Amino acid sequence: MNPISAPRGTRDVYPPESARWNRLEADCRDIAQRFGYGEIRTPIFEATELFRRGVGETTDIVEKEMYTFLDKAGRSMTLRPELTAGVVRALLEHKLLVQGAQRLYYIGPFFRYERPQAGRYRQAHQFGVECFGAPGAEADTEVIQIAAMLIGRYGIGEAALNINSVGDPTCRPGYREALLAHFRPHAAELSADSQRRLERNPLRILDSKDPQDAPFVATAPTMLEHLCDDCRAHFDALRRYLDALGLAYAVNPRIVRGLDYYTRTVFEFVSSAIGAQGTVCGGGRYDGLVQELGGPPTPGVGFGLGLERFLMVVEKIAGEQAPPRRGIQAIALGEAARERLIAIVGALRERSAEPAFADWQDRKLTAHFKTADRNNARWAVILGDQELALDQIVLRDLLAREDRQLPLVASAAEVARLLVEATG
RNA sequence: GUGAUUGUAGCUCAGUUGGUUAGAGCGCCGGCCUGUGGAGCCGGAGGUCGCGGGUUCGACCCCCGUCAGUCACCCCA
Repeated sequence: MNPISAPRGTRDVYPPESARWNRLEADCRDIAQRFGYGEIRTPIFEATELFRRGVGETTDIVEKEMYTFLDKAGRSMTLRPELTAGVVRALLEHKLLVQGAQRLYYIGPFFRYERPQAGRYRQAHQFGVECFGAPGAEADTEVIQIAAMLIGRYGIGEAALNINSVGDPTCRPGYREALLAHFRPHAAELSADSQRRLERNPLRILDSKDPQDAPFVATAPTMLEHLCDDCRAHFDALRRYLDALGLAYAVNPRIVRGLDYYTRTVFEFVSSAIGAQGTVCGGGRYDGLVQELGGPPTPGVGFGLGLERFLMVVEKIAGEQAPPRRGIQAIALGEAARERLIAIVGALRERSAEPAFADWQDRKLTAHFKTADRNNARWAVILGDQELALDQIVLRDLLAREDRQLPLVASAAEVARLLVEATG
């Protein structure tokens, strides 16, 4: 009988790695809150129709990567392949947009049926923010700063910001024609993938990695050359604001987004440290999305940041620093001492936020100290027959390697108080 | 979805042209140390060699299938 393993493309997170997740999530919340963003939590599955309309019928995500199933009433449901569509749905359902601009963030899992490799999973997690109702480039700048601040806090500045504009319904059709005019004469010389992309989504040819396409991509017209006046002004404003904030960026006319809903600004933070799946954070503006999903015309801008990838970059670049020693290891020697110590440790855990470790097995003192070291404990309390006889309890400073005696009074709560005081 | 590559102890890996009892380091448990820890020395536990089939007198090794990881494409967080 083989043990059951986790489904392909999923992973378990457990100590000590889970502590890194906790820390990262806390930092995401802290930074989002500094910008006045509130958390939104939406369902992990939604009506399939929501994603077909929100993400785009012809995207790879909708065409071949969704976990779709029929519920018991025969309704088609889908595990969310991204979080923005659900957020917009919730906004409309609860009429939140009539209250003016909405600034929201989320942290949670999403699902895509893809072939796994490093940095690409079937269940992954992302931190994202969405700003609705703010049409100006200040909002684009604001969400970019949120991502930049998180990246800065972890010292992984090599994840570089790339920006571009994909235009809007006024200017993109003209650009599309210009691209087609450029590539069509060379259709036969393009890679097989790009020939397929030519009619379906010529923009995609721009980020082809096939060397066969390179000469044609290099000479292709860029969206930036075809921007209408409004899009041009928006992009120029974005650049000025980023400069004003001192945020470094590169204009990369070849970044395109995989989701149909993007307009004007698109951006990515890309790291070269973790292989081909190097996009740690991707986002942009989606002024048409809310309307597409049946709401009032409402501008929006946001990003999604992959937590798995972020942590991979942190590990690769910033490395692991030893966490400081924390908490108390409780060591009981003998049954009588164990009974007293259990009460004291219980009271300690009521009173102090620092961890109290205990291994109640009968083992040698030496073994208990090894356990304390493994727990990375800062202190040890020792109670045995000797201490019981003297009404004392030993508190050992594991860094200084020094013992001191504290009075073992009758009240466990009082002993706990003395311990908190002595270790504070 | 396409191509390639890897899978041996909890972890990282050796394992000869197919040969009898599959090894090391780290980690874990114990001893040296009758009550004072991170080092050292000694000892111990721990494996259906990913799984299933086949070839062979004999398979960790060769063949087929399958599952999973990894790399690239594709795509993207």
